[in-house]
Amino acid sequence: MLEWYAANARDLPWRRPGTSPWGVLVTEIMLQQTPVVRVRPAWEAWMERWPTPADLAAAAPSDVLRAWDRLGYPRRALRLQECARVIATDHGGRVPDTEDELLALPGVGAYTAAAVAAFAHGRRAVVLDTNVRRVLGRVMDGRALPAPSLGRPERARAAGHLPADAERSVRWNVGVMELGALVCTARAPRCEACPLAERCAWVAAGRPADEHVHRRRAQAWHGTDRQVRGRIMAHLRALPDEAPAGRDELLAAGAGGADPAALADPGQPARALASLLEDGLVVAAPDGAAYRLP
DNA sequence: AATACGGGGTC
DNA sequence: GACCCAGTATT
Repeated sequence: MLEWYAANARDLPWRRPGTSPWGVLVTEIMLQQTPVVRVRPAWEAWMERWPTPADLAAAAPSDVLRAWDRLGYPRRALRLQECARVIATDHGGRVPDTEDELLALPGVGAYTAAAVAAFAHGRRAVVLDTNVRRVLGRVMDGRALPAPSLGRPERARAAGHLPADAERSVRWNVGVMELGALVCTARAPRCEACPLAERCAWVAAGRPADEHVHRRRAQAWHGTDRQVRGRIMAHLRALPDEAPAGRDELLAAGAGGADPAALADPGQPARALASLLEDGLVVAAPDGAAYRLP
């Protein structure tokens, strides 16, 4: 597997030798549920504009949200800026190198803490993302896809496979992830190109279908609050800070340009706007008549 | 353990 | 149109 990675790793910008720990943290936050191909250009522009935590901490949140653009889940952008503030003020501008300290940062969970410890600082950490879980689940358990939730036993098992040597463990982590991203994919795995195929329990079992499939439900999108929130945010990103949006204008944008009253759920745009205000992604003028990015 | 949370590419 | 993507926080 390590040989396979050495020969097949993608040339991703954040893997360049000179990438700072901060650059690694930025890319890991961006990569939470957003595919590599969309993160790549966004990360390069981001790092050019805000190379250090202090730079991002000093930025206007509205500009941060505009730069985040359509990467999705814009709460991540606000949390990333909070990370920048905490790192700049509490950690002397240095990205922490222990998982416990990283976990304390906003928007940093188990995966990101391990990934930053490993890929930014060369530490030995159990990096368990969707790719690693799928690869191990197939090779070791013969299951097509990992269980919906990650439990303690699965984490312990993954820890048992991690090489003891720190440098080797980093290559192991990124290698398994890369294998899952390029070969052992969820949809159409290329087992003929897999260095682990000969010892893969899933291949040996004839690549059986996912047993959880009956319980997995597709993530709805059309007509959801998330879609409406997305439309409202897109509308506000396009406006300069000096020209806030009126309430009716914003609710219409949330309804996709239509009259909210014509929606199957007429109250949906107003609810979505309220939730954006709660999240701090939108701020209202004192009279509640105008809205803009924070 | 379940849900909310974006958005776009792909089969 | 369903499915998937280097997850996290909350309930």
